[in-house]
Amino acid sequence: MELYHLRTFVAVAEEKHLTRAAERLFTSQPAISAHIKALEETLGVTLFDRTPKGMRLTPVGEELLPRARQALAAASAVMQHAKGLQDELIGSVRIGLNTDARFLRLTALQAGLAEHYPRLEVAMLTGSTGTNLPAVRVGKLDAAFVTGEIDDPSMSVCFLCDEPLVIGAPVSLRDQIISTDVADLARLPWVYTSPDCSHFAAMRALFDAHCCEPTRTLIANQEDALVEMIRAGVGLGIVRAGVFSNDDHAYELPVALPSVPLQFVYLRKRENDPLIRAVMHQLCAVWGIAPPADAAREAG
Amino acid sequence: MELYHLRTFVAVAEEKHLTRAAERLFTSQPAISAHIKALEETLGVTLFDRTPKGMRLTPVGEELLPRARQALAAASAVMQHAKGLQDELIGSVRIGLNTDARFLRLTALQAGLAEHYPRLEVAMLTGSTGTNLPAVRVGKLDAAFVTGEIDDPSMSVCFLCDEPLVIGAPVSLRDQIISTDVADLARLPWVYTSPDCSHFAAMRALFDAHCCEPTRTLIANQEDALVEMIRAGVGLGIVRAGVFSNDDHAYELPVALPSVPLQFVYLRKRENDPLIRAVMHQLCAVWGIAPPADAAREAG
DNA sequence: ACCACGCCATCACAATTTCCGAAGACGCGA
DNA sequence: TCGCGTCTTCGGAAATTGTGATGGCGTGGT
Repeated sequence: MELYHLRTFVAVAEEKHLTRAAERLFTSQPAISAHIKALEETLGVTLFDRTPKGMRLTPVGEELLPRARQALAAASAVMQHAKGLQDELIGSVRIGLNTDARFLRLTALQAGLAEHYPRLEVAMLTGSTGTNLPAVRVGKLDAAFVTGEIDDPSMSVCFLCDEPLVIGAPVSLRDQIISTDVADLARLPWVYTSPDCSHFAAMRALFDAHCCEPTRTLIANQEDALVEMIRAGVGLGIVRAGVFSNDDHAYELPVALPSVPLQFVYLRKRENDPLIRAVMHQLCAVWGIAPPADAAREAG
Repeated sequence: MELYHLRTFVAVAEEKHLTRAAERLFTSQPAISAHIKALEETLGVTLFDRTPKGMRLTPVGEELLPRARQALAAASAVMQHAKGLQDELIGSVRIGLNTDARFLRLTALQAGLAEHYPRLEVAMLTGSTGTNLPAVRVGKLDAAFVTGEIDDPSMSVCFLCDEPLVIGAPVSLRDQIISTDVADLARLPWVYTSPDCSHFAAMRALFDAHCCEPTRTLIANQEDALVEMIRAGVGLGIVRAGVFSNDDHAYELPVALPSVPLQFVYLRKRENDPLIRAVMHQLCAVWGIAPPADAAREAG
C-alpha cells in the first residue's frame, strides 16, 4: 500500500466517480480503477459499490475513509514541516575565538545569526589560533578565528583584517626600560606566547632580526592570560595594538612590528555546507567584505 | 513522496547504515540510497549527514523523524483497521416478512446474525409476498420471505418448507356453516387476499374446482389484517394452518387445501454478495437445510 | 606509511510496475 | 431498442524502481 492508493481512495470517495477522480488527479480512469482494485485487494475489503451511476462507498469504505484521510494528512504534515525547515538552520554551530569578543565583532555576528536563524544555537568557544586550527580539523569546531598565515590546503581561509602588533610592557617595569632598542629590551623578562601562535612568529622575527634572544619567563597560550601576565608585571610581551589603551598597568612601546592577518577558517570540504555558508554570509556582512562566491567550481 | 520513502527514512534513521537498512527492508543498498536522496530532494532538506561510519540524522532529520513515524503509523492504522473489518459485515440488511415472526423463526435468524455479525443492523420489515417481490427487485429489500411459486429468472429462490393452508372461520359464523361443502361455503362472506398473494391462487383453485364464486367482502393484503378480519367475524378466509390454534374467535374448517411453499428470495446477481451469503448461511442453519453451494458457476 | 576494510554514491542495465488508449460489459433512461 | 455514461479488462508503451558492479573516501590496524 502506498500513498497514491490512499490519495485515489479519498478522491474517488469524494468525487463518487472514477472518471472525475481521474481528472482531479490528472491521470487516466483505468489507472484510478487499478488503484482502487489494488487497494481493495491488499486491504481485503470492498471499499466501493460499483453502480451504473458511479462509485458509492460501502459501510466499510465509509469507516476506512477518515483513517485514510488521517494518513494522508500525516504524510502531508511531513512535507509541510519540511517546507518550514527548508532554509532554516537548526542545531548548533561552534566557533572558536582567539582574542577578545569586541575586536572580533562577535555581538554583531551573533545578532545577525540570531536574526536570520533563530533556531540555530551559536557557541563561541574561547581558544587560540593554536588550539582552534586542530579543533576545526577534527570537527570539534565548525569554524574559528585565527591569526597568521595558514598553510593548510584542507582549510578555507577568509581574510578579515590586518592586526597590528605592539610590544606591551607593564608599568611596573617602566624604570628598567631605558630604550626601545630590541637588544636592550631582550634582556628584560618576557612573556612568551606558545609556538603555535602567530605572535610567536612575530616575536622570533623581531629578535632574529636583531640577533638576540629574549629572556624566557613564562609561556601563555591564551591571549587574555598573556595580557594579564604583562599587566601583572611579569614581563614584556607581544600583543595586539590597542589592548592596553587607557590601561593603568601596561602600555605599548613605540617599536615597529609587522602586523598579522586576522582570518576566519573552516574546513574547505564544508564550504558548501549551509551552516558554513550562513555563518560566512553573516560574518562577511559584519566585516564589510564580499562573501565567497559560490565556490562549487573550486570544490574539486 | 510515497510511503516507501518514509519507511526507508525511518529504517535508515534507526539502523544508521544504508547497508543494514537495506537488509532490513530486503532490498539493495543503492535502492535505499536512492530513496533517501529522492526524499531529501522532494522535501528540500538534508536528512542525514553522511559519515564514514554511516548515516547520522541531521537536526532537521531528527525533527522530521517522529512525523514520518506518525505518517507510517497512520497508514498502518488503515491496514490494521481494514484487517479487523476483513470478514465483518457492517451496515444493514433489510429482510421482508410475509407472515408472523414465529413461523418464520425470526428470533433464531436474528440471534444467529447478531452473534456472527455484531455490527450488522438487521431490519425485518413486515409486508406480503406481493409487496416483497418488487421490493427485492428494486433493491428496497435485500431478501424476503415469500410463499408460492416464483417464476422470475432474476431471483434466487430458497425453499424452506411447505405451508399447509386451511379455511379459517370466525366463531361468530359457526351457526351459518352447515357443511364443509365448498359450494355451501362460497355463499358465506369471504375475506379476500390480494391477487398477488399466493393464498389467492389457492383460493381461486379451490372455487374453480367446485365451479363456484365466493362472496367478496373485503380484500386484505396483509396477513395479520386478514387474520383479524376473520377473527372479527367479517368472513371466512384462507390462512396458514395453525394460526387459529387455541383461538377463541376463529377456528379451522376441515377442508383439504393444497399447501404452498414458503421460500426465501433475493436477487440472483447478488448471490455472491457477502451480505446475502451471510444471511443465507444463517437462514439455512435455522431451517436445517443445506446452504447453497458456492454458486459462482451459475453466476453467468 | 601503507594497506585493507567498511561506508556511501554513482552508473548502466534489467525487472517491475505503472500508465495509457481502446474495447467490452452493464445498467439506465429516452 | 438504442444511446449514454459508468466501470472493467486488455495489450503494449512508458516510467519508475531495483540490481550488481564500480569508485571515492575516511578510518583503523599493521
